[in-house]
Amino acid sequence: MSNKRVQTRNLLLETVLSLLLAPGGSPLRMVDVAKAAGVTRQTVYAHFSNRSEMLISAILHFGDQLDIEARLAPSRTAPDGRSRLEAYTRAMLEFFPEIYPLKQSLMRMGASDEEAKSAWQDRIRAMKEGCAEAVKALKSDGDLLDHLSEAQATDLYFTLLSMDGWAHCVLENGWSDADYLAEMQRVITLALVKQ
Amino acid sequence: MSNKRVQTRNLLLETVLSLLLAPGGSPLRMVDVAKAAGVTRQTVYAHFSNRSEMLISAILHFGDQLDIEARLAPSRTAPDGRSRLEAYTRAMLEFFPEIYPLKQSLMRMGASDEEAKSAWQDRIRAMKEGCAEAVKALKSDGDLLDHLSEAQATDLYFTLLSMDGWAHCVLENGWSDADYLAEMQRVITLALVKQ
DNA sequence: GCATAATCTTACATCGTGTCAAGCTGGAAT
DNA sequence: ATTCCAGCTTGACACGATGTAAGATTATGC
Repeated sequence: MSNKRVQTRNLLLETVLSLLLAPGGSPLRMVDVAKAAGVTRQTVYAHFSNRSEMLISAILHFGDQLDIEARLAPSRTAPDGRSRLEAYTRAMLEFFPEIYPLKQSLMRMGASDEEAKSAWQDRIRAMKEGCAEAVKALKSDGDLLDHLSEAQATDLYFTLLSMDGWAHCVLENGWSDADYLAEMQRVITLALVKQ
Repeated sequence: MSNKRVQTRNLLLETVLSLLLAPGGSPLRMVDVAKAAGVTRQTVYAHFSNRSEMLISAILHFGDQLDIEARLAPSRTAPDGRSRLEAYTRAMLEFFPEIYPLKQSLMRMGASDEEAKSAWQDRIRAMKEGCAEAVKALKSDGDLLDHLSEAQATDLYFTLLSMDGWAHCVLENGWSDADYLAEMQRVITLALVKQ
């Protein structure tokens, strides 16, 4: 693994992400990536066997950059279920602005990039794990509503924490982040926690 | 507009929909549509100038089949805001199973079909109108929570009525339709209505 | 400094969209 | 019944994007 190869690979990944995140979603042809990186199309193929692999690598690279563990720490170290739920909700809503553009770009892509989308789904599923943990903490405090199983509560929480819902309110309808956070905290609490 | 032309057009539209709704999302190439309809690729182009137009026409055709007005009647004729909200929620959740497969297919499509997606968005926006009307009824009854403006309440209601949320719970995690409806009625009421 | 890894150049195969131009055919109008 | 023609078919082509291949060139790492 020579130094140069790693450098070029990173350059390509960064280029893909910058194109993906650029406003006015580009078609992201291989030649676009190559040109933007100042490299030949064939060089791109020397690093990624095809478009899908390139996209997947870029998504993974993006995930590595986000310092997820650190930002979830407040949630993990919360003293009780209620505050854990709150902290996790806050952490998720803070993630949304950063990852939503990438999601949008991915969703724009063709069916050919099905694998890339499923790489994205993996990231989302990880997010649901966090929901499950918060719900579990709530339950063990005895604060989870009685009529909800842990699994149901997790599904419900995950549903309420929808990134599309956030985009709808904040990006399309001018809510402030603070307003949205406040409403979500309110609704999620009402939906899950014994009053 | 001879009879035959109309027939063929309808045949093509139905074929597009059946392919779109078929499990295991097909790529939906023009040649696929043609073959499935027992017709030449060129004939397809004789009816739709390109792929996008074909998809848009199919979406519109699909919308016409759903008898929307009739199914929204219970909501429109509800005696008060609370029951109107409930009826609208129920009506929407009954729509979801029918329209979700189409949504999925559309979302799978490439960026080239951006126009088709926006035709879909129009249909969704119509759904939000209904949310706004239900919220308005609630407000004029004085039953809308004080801290929510009508616009905010509408955004929030629309967010909670997320089709993806429904798909996540019902399709992916085995909730019954009844369970999901009950939870949504509960959460939406808590989120919007004075207790 | 040299070997070779990495990149470049050029060329080609393939597939899907969209266009074009004749040729064929069945049903409607007179 | 003949004619006419809208609508369909056949076949061919241009274009753009992906992916493959091979030889020439550069520059990195030892």
